[in-house]
Amino acid sequence: MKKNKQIEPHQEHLIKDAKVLVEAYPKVPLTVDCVIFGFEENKLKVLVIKSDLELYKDHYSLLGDIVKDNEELDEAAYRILKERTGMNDVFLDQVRAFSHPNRHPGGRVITVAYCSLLNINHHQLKIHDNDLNWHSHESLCDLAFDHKEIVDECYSWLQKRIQEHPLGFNLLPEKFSLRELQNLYEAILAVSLDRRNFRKKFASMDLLIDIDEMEQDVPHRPGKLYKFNFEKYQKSKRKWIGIDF
Amino acid sequence: MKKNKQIEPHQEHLIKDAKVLVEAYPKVPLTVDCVIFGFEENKLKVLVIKSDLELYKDHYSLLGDIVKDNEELDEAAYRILKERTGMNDVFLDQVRAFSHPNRHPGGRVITVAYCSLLNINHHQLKIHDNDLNWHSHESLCDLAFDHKEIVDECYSWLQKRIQEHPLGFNLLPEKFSLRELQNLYEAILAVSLDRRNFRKKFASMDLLIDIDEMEQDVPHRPGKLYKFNFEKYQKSKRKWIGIDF
DNA sequence: ATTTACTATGTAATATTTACACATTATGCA
DNA sequence: TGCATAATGTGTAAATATTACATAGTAAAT
Repeated sequence: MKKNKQIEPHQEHLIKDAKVLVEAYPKVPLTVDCVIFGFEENKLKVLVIKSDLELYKDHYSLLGDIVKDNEELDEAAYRILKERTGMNDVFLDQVRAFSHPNRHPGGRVITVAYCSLLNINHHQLKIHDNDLNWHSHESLCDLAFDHKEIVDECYSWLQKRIQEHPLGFNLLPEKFSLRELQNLYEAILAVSLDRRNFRKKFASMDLLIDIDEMEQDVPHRPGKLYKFNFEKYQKSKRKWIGIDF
Repeated sequence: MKKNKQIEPHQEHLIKDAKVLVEAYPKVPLTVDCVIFGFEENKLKVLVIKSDLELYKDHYSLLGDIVKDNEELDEAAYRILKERTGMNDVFLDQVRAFSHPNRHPGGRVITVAYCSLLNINHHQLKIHDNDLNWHSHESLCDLAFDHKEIVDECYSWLQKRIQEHPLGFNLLPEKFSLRELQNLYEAILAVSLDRRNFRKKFASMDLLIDIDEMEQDVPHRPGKLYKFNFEKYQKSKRKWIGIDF
């Protein structure tokens, strides 16, 4: 046998057929679970649904579904949102995968958690099957599977994220007052903030558009309404370099 | 037929057997890929290996492996590190899952990316099969699969993380000089920093222990050596509340 | 007309960040 | 041994950001 090309050592056992290789891989069921946050009556809420499993019959669970063949994880998460809330153009971000071998009573199922933020009033839950509804984040407990852990993780993620990115506006109406904005931050961060300093901070960022309208139907002096200037934000996204821990 | 308990609507189609349910789920092959960063000669490095696939025969790829039955994702990532570097007690964190349907030429494979930081000099690569070696992060290109995208994502993740958490010390020897520390930050953040301000910052954090030793074998005036005070850091972990974007 | 529950606004004190320069000390080499 | 090199080590002033805090005004409800 003649070779006219020298073969390097590692090339001796090259795998010719990637398909055969992959077919031999062990496989696992994969799901996506969505932690869908909303904001209503100055409370952070989470969309949950009664579990289908008898084992968890009195427990709520997150909205989740199996990932389909050839479906991207993001796609699966958007599909779930669309199916359940009818909303399409919604904030969504992957948080992380959960893989404890006993997290599902039916055997091994790995799930990827997504966090979504949506304005409760911009949509109506059409289907209330299985008691689909908003529950106050504070009072959530006894969730099915490891869903409490997933919610906790997504909540921490949200607390951090909202300080560094303008996510919060996804939870508010397009037009909002500074009080509503502050209430949102206070609810999510679980702190109380000084009103003057809060306003000063947003004023100095210069990312709110004063639309020259006032709140309606509030039982007190109405405040000005603002929109968030997404366009300006996109352009300005500052890269901060600093060290702090 | 008599019922003595009222059944709520959603309970009519409760699933009795979770196992049967899960068995009916579609399954996918799942892998873990590790982006292992090191720091040497003032360069950020990544541990890569020649691909086994003929299709990618001249390309490098990340260290990855299939996730075993009943293995947690973290476990799988630690296993890979242990097998390849012999190191056990290493920094490791999940970054995110990658799920593009065509990311693997052998068919659908979902991978979860992990980022690991280790001190190149604290271990020796025992096995150099398939040209396993450190490559400068800057010069990485033509990686197999979607591994370039994974590295990019992990690099961004690292840049952000290192500013908020004391990860960087995992890349340095236990005893290090302030210059080494600054070089590390400059390499990872790809900026140059003012030396006095850098030192002042770390001095004000008060998390470095002056061990009263000097650098050895440097071709210039030696600097003091420090250790990072992990214990104090654990206790102090400050929760900063602020809004900035 | 009064009470209620908010809006709206400014300043002084403090802490943090930035920009910037010079004297010192080991080493390597002529 | 002395000079060049390449670092270490240190301080201050200016600018910026953060914090703490109080009063007057307005719409709605009674």
